[in-house]
Amino acid sequence: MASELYRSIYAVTAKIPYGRVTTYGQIARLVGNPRLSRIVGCAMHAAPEGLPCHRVLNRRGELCGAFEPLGKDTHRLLLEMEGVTFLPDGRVDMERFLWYGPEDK
DNA sequence: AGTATGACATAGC
DNA sequence: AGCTATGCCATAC
Repeated sequence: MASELYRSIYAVTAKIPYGRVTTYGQIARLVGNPRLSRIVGCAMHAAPEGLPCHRVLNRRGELCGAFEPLGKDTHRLLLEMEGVTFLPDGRVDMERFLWYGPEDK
């Protein structure tokens, strides 16, 4: 960490409103490089506690499946607790809860 | 210090 | 419409 890019990523991630989700690509875009999606993932891997990384999903609307010890069940529960509804596919309703950026706030 | 791989996404075929 | 190939930056070996 200690990188400015990381700071930006964490900043954006921390700005995700309650009950809203976003994608790696979206964060990457907000940071300035739509192709940094992988870096965002790396940043999440090293994400400090307090960072709502559970609100960060992949393009499918699913958590990358790498949500450690908690597991996807806890993940789903966490989002549902915030008011995010899940589709029968097990994916988040992106059309309704996808965060389009600070301006959407 | 260089190579390989990655919590992804987009474009091309 | 689904799969392959490429891009980006950082971390790990």
